[in-house]
Amino acid sequence: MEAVAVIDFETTGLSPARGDRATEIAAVILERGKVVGRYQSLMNAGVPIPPFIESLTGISNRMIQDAPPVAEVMREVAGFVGDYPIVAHNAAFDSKFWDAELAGVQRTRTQDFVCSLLLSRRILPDAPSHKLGRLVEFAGLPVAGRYHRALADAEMAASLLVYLEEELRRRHKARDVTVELLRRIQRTPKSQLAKCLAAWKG
DNA sequence: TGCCAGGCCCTCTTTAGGGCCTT
Repeated sequence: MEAVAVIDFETTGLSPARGDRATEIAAVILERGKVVGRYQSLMNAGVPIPPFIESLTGISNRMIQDAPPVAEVMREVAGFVGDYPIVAHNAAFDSKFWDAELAGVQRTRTQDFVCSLLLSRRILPDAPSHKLGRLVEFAGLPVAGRYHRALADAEMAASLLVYLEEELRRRHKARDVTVELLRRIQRTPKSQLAKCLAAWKG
């Protein structure tokens, strides 16, 4: 598979449209099944973190006070990610924050997201849950650090993507797993997937 | 302790409702 950037945001809540902001981002570059580059930073958007989120992520308001401004971090991480296809676990969430925070520095993304949640629902239908942590456990992947911290979650999502790629080869006999194949899989209804995979086998 | 938002996906569906996921 071509090189991709796997990203993960920690935020103050679920919705940038309701005023929630990013508090941390990580991006790892995945190339030939290996992580070859890492970026991680807390960021200060000037919005308080609710107590529930502090306890969920371990990222406190005090930590954010000492962090660099959100604009500085977003310019850096956008440069780091460049034009690589972006992968995230539940990309609908991360893409909302990616777009909203990039807009704050007058930038727009040019690439589409690939979603490891949608892929795992299709490729690992027998997993008891498709939460990132439960998938890591199900697949026997290494726990990269504390869940709900951006770098650990990005590293585990990257491991999961490699595992999904291997499963496509093992279970579905796919020879050439490309980002385009992953995009096709994630937009194919589950009921039609087996038939489509047979037709797409490279 | 996530109700919030929103997209996906299943079903007791499609003129809808509710669970799953992300923080």
